[in-house]
Amino acid sequence: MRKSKSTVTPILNRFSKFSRVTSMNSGVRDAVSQGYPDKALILFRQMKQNGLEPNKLTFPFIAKACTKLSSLKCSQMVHTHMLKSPYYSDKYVQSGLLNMYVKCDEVENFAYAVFDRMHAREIAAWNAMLMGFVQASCFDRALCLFNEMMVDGVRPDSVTVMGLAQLASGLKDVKLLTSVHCLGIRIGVEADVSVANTWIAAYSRCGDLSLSEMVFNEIDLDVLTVVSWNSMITGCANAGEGFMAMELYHNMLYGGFRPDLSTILNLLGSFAKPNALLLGKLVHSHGVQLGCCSDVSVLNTLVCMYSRCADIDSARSLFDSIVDRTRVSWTVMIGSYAEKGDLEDAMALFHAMEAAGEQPDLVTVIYLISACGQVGALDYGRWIDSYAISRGLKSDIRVSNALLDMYSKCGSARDAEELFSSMNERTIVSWTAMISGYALNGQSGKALDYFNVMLMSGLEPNHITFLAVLQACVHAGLMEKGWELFHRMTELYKLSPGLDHHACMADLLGRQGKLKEALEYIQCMPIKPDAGIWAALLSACKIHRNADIGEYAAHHLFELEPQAAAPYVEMANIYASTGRWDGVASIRTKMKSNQVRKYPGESTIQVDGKSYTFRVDDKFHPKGCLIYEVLSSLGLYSKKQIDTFRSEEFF
DNA sequence: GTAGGGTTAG
Repeated sequence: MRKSKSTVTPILNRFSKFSRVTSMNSGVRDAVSQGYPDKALILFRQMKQNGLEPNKLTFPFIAKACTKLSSLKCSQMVHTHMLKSPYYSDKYVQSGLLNMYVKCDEVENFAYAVFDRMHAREIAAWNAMLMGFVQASCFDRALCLFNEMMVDGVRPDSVTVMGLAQLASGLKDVKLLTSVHCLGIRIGVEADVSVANTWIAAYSRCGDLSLSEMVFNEIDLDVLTVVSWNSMITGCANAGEGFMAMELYHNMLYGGFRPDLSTILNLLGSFAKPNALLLGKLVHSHGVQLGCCSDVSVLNTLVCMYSRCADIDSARSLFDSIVDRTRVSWTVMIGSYAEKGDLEDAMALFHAMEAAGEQPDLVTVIYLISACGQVGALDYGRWIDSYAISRGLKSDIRVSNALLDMYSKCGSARDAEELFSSMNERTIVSWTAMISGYALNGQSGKALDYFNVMLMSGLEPNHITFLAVLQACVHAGLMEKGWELFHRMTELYKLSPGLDHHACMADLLGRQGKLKEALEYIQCMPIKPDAGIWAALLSACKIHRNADIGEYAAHHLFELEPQAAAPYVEMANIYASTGRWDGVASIRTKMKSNQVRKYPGESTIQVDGKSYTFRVDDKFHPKGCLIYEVLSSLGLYSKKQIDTFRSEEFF
């Protein structure tokens, strides 16, 4: 009896330990599947504290919890536990580990190290690695991996096809995407609705919405899901097809589908532009009805929508109402101010963000930098530069490019050059920022030099680069060079010129006094000329005192923008300079009948962080007298004008 | 009871 008791107890203990591990496992599994990954980790810790050894089923669950948390710290903690476990080399444990690192954005080092060491790689491991490279934008490595996979004789499945579709859309390569599409059909996964959904999104990201539509329309109605509708709506939103998005939304509701949070999120993206406020508000109200508007990502998108629809007050009050503001909430609101050039409010909110304990990231910083460039606030710009350094954000090329652009726009070639030469990596954006900086500040020769060096370095110019060099030609009056570049752009690089490029060419002709040629050029343009182009022609007519062509240009401007005062003033000046006083009078009546008022232009300058606004002949600054004295000593203002102000006792 | 996946704001 005694003997049997002593052997039975440890067996019982072991049995209960086993069953406790099993029940812990199901607890962990349930926590993960119900969306509480942190709870799963707490259970895991309790297991260890109670001396229960995790088994080969525990680790894949725990790995899944880590993938949901996307926390490198947790993943590494779990990894060390796995290393001590006898199940470490189990294929599912290894797959879980790999996926954990992929989701923490630790693809190149950690995830690949795990993958590289795996003995038997299953399709799931290949897919996880492929997806990882794609999500990390390592497209070349993703392609190599796929090749390796083929060489190893692993047959691609539906998930592989989805990974490849995302790869092609990341490269914006429609050709590659169509071959992926063909592969999908060949291996027979085209009926899988998830695969089709990926294709819809991928084609729209490649800029081919009609192919997205084709895939969408071919999906069998029995398998069509909300995600399919959402993908198609996102495609429309990204293509700027707001009405098409709304139509789809309507059909979706009509078809009995219940929109979800993503539907609202994606739809709102379509209306984040001026003149779309009404539709935006409609979707907002639908979001409220569906109960999506307590979600912080929807709220952030709403703030963005209102601000882009030029309703910044609604955006701000919505932002103020958000209880759990995230980094993105703050950034959206800061970006709203920054985009309209309101640096003061943007900076105020930025300081409030820091005070609230939220860490600004590179997007926040880029918005602030661009606001500085817009208003010419070099001091603030430099301060944000050093701030970006202190936060380790300047190593990102996007931040450096934004700084380059800002220094160029602020006219500080020295800062721009210094930064440019210190950069390890330079993209087409970096070069274009430099070129356009020189072009804007009248150093056309340098702009063209930089352009040539850039070409020698093997980079391919885009339409913005060409705009910058054309502007350089306009400023220097380099007619032949301008035409040569224009032809190079269209013929060699196959870039179709936009309104801005055409405006440069018309400007180039007009400023040289070739007004008739300029007019003919505008009339023969393949796209409809906008107000900017007519305004350029009108100002050329002013320089060369040509009232006839000027009248023609002004006529178009009055049609396009009847409320803009500048063309009336410009035309009146042309009449005056050619002695046609009847014309001056007719403009005056026209302004009256169209109820146009000319407000004086204003300029803003920042000194020591304070903004000063001033106008022509402004007499309101407390140190006005001194300012005009300095201007006079520089030969920019006559003694007589100063005396006039003095006599009027303005100072 | 175990893996890899579709839409997703700045």
